[in-house]
Amino acid sequence: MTDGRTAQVHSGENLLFLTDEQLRQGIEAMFFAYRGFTADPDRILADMSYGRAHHRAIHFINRAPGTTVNNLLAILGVTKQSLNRVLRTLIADGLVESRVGNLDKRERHLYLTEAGHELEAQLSDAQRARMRAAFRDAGPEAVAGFRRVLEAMMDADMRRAYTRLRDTVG
Amino acid sequence: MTDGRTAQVHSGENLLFLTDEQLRQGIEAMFFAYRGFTADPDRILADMSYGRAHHRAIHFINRAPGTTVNNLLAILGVTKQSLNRVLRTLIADGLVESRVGNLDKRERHLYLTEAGHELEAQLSDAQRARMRAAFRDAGPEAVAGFRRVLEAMMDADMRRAYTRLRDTVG
DNA sequence: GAGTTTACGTCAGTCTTGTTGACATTCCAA
DNA sequence: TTGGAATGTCAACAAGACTGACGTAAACTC
Repeated sequence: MTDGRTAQVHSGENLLFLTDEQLRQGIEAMFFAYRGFTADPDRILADMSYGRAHHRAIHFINRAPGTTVNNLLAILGVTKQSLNRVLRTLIADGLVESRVGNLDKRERHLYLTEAGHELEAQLSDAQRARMRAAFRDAGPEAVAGFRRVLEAMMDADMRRAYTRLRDTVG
Repeated sequence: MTDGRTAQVHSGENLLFLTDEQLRQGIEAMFFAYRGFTADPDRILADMSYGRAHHRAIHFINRAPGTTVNNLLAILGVTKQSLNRVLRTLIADGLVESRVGNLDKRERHLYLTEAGHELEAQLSDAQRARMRAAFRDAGPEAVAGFRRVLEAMMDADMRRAYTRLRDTVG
């Protein structure tokens, strides 16, 4: 199971990129890159009394305006109690609006307010700037590969959520 | 700043992969993939009373045996107090050994015990299995691109830590 | 129409993991 | 040799995740 040479057994194809050493490098790259990925928004959020959880909520409400609480729960993969704490502060601070559903009055549909959009843009710009720099440095071929590997690394549920989101026309 | 068309201004090269939409997809892929990346070890750790922090410590102690606390701090990017709590439990549970330095008695050098190595292997196997599947699905070209983008996404400090680690001969 | 299910909110309590602040020990250099 | 810097430990606290229990309102089902 931990044998670094299994990959080389398959003769014919070159599977050297599947050695344990290559995998470990991939794992560590993922760890360090994720820190870079969140670093810039984290800095902005630290000044207000918000955290990464607020960022995630804001991102996906902006992404899918009018989403219900349940929907957001599924995307974020947290409990409603956890999300609720975050939403409560965002609503209290006037960044998010919660409207009772027309068809189903049990549902709450979530929207960003003007102020919410401003913060979203600020966080988004910071995160995109780094992603853009990384994409540009690496080039289009690399970006395509990056996406392919990430998608293969998701759980089935996540991939479904992600695909649904990706194909949503704003 | 938020103009999705900036990329298209540069005529000649095809920079369509740098549109805001592409960047957003990259950001979301990163978010979902990181969940998948940590999901399997997290499940194992949940059974014991350990968390992701313990996993990270164990990983890097295994990676660089004899590392000092300060060294580990720099790699993990947390405060020494935070790391210390984790280390204390790992040492108490007999997974990690802390030896006073020979040259500098202020330093503590960290090593995995037999039991520590066992847990490390268990966590590693789980995480590598998913990474291996993702790598195999995506293919070697994609993996190279994946690595290139991740490295471009790190901070300079992280890249230094990562490169140093990567080039370390166990 | 009564009973069940669904969607949402909330209170209370716990756990992990991050933070600061205070402190002991050891090393080193002026 | 003494004062500052470096290394690591202890204590207290905060954010954000979790579970469990409960309440309300609306929708669904028989």
